[in-house]
Amino acid sequence: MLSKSSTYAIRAVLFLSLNSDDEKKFNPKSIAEIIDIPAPFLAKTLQELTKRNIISSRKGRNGGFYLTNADKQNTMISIVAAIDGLEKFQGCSLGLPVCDSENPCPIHHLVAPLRNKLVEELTNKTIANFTKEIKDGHTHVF
Amino acid sequence: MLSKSSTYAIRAVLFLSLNSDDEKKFNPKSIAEIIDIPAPFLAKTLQELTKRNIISSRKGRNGGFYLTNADKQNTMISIVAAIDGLEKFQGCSLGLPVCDSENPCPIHHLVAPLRNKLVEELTNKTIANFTKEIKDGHTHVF
DNA sequence: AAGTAAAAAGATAATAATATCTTTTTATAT
DNA sequence: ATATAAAAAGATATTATTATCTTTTTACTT
Repeated sequence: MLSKSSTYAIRAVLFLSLNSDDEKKFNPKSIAEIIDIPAPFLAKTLQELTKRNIISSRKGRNGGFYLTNADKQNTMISIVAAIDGLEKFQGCSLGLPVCDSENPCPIHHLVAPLRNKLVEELTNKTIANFTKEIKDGHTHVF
Repeated sequence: MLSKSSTYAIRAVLFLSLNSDDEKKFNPKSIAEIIDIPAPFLAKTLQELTKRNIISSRKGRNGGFYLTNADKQNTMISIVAAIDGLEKFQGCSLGLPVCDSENPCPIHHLVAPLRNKLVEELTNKTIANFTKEIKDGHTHVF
């Protein structure tokens, strides 16, 4: 469903959303240790998110990755779109050239609603929304 | 969601279900040409399905792959299980060590019901069920 | 019985995803 | 100004997936 890279990205972003601000930044190595994912791989991922203006970074001494309040207004789907792209959520699930609700493949009516619901939810919810859920104790990332 | 191998397998099995019986068999090359997927890869896939008794084959002259009526009673999930395994439908979608409805990750309540529904439907429907849908003109595989 | 068509099995190759390491650039504290 | 800590960028390595090719075994047809 989601690639490993995307799940790493989501976990790291939510960690930063919970723990960082422009006064308190984190380098990829320490984030990787805390949330237990490969450090150099995470660095790549965070660089990509920075380039796409989903998270913030500051170079040099006392630098690191962090999230501003503005960053937290980005949608969850923007993270997945930056890392995996959204192509995997489009097109026929069986790989057929023609497949839509008029002319469905055998699993179209099964997969399309599920896939659409997932994309819709991730499109409607921001990083801030997810962060609040964690702070309220309804979900967790550890 | 499903690997390419699994989608190839499903398409090939449904083709055989529609067109073959123990009087009329198909070799992988001709199946591959008809449904437009790589032939040697398909051969591997069909061999695996044969080994797992999901489809039938006969070696030697006039041999080939085919589906018996008994074969058609196999579930759709058995095809996916044979090729991909079912691991990808289990465990936390974010890769967290602990994640269930009591202690959910941020996307657990979003992904788990969708995933369960997909597995459930593929578990409850047989190759014959899917084949009927195609014959009745409700779905297609080309 | 011999030849042959086809699955089965095994070996190899290409591509994409995941992971790691090294060098360069940048910003800031001193 | 200089040293330094950190992101950014680039190069390399590993693993899994997808794809192809070759050899062996099987069983039917003649």
